[in-house]
Amino acid sequence: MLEIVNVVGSGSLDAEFDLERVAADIGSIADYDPDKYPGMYLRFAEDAPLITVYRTGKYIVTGADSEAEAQAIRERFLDLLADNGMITAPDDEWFRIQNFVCTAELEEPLNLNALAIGLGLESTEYEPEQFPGLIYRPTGADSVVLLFASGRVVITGSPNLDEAEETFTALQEAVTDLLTVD
DNA sequence: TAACTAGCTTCTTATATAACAATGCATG
DNA sequence: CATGCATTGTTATATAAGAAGCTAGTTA
Repeated sequence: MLEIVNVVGSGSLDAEFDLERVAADIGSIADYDPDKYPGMYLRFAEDAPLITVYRTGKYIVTGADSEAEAQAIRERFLDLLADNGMITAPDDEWFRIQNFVCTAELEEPLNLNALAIGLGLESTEYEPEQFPGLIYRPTGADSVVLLFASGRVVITGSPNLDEAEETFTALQEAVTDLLTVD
C-alpha cells in the first residue's frame, strides 16, 4: 500500500507579476527575497503546502499530501489573486501534477547488496558509504525507487499515481522472485 | 565576442546512515 | 566543580519534479 507523502504540481497564469508589489499587498504569508531566489514563496499556514510564484506568472505547489490538497491550495491561491485584482480570468490556465512522492513497505528486511545484483547492476546504484539507500531506476518507467535495508521504500518521480502503483507492484514481484530463488 | 548550453541555486517529502554539536546527568 | 559518558539534536549524504536567474564553459 502506497502512502503519498509529497505532491508537486505546476501551473501557468496568463499574467506578469511585479513580485515586490504582490508580496507587499499579500502581506505576511508571502516571502520574497530576490537576492536569494527569483521566486516568491506563499504559504497559507505553517504546515500548509508551499506555493512558489514567478514573475512570468508560472507557479509551483509543493508539499501537498494528495492531489486534492494540491488542487485546493491552487484554488485558494487563484482566489487570493482574483480578490486582490491581480488576475482577471482565473480559469484560463493549466495546472498539472508533475511528481508524486510515495512511501511503501515491503514488510521484510532487505539485503541491498543482493538486491543490487538481482535487480540488475545497470539499473541500480548502491553506495552505502555515500547514502544508505539503494537507488533503483526500473527500465521504461519515470519513477525512481529508493530501497532501504528496513524494507521501507520511497517511490518518486511518478507523474501519476497509477505509475507509482505499477512500479511498486512490479517491485514487490521482483523482490519476491529474488527471495524465493535463493 | 557573442550566443548558446549546462549546471547550480530554492523548496517540498519520505527514507537511513555518519559525523558532528550541544546538552543532561552522574561520579570523582 | 570538573570530567566522562549518554542522549538528543542538527547537518550532511541521495531521489524526483517544477520554476527563474546566475555563472561557467564551450563553440562558431
